[in-house]
Amino acid sequence: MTYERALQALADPTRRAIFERLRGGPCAVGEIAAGLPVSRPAVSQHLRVLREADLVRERRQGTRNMYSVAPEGLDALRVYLDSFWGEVLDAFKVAVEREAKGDAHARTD
Amino acid sequence: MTYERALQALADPTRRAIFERLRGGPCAVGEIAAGLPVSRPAVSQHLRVLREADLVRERRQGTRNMYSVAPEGLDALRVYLDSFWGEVLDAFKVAVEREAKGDAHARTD
DNA sequence: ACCATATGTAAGTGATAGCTTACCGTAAGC
DNA sequence: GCTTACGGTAAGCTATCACTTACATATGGT
Repeated sequence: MTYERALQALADPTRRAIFERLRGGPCAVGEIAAGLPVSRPAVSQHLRVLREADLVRERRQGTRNMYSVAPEGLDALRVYLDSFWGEVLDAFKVAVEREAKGDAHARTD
Repeated sequence: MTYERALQALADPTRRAIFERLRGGPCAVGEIAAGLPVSRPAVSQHLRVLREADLVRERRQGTRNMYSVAPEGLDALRVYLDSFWGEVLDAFKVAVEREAKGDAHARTD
């Protein structure tokens, strides 16, 4: 599953900055690096991680490499989180009800 | 905002394992550690990170500390991803249209 | 052909993150 | 009160990660 790589990729602040920069539309590597406090090779390495997580795509255009956000990675993350949502709310509701009933220390399976 | 901490927290495999273990309902620290290949103190440290990211809650119950998933952190993540979704799809559509017009050295996929 | 532009890759380095063991505080049972 | 169970904290170690500079590759223009 790719959501693992996506989570790890978006954990880094610099990669998030790159990702959010791409939010507005495609951008070349040099342009991205120009707006960040790190070197251009660092951006290249980060873009590689983002690409392996299906969060961005590259597209050569002459000598330049245009990067843009790939919806796949984002969707994988969303699916993962949504899969939690149901069970979590359910368990949460059960816990609240159990608390309300006062038999707080059950759950010894 | 807490989505940054949440992303960093869920980036670690062990923390994800803990989080997914809590999916089924509240659990004590020792029980969590028993099902994992790491020591109990390690689990405590991970739980702290998860708690600071608003992803879990603790609730003392005698000598035991029961942890459960907190919906807040998950929701923060969802909001963050959703904020991307609109702009990303928009930018993606624009890019596709630009390609369709034969603008660039197009590649239609 | 030659040079400039734009980018990926390699090698090395310092900081951080996750793990361990040892220790300390606290709540329950005798 | 003493002992046992449970869990958080401290200190230290190792591996990984993000960054740097130097080098390699490829496309375009002249």
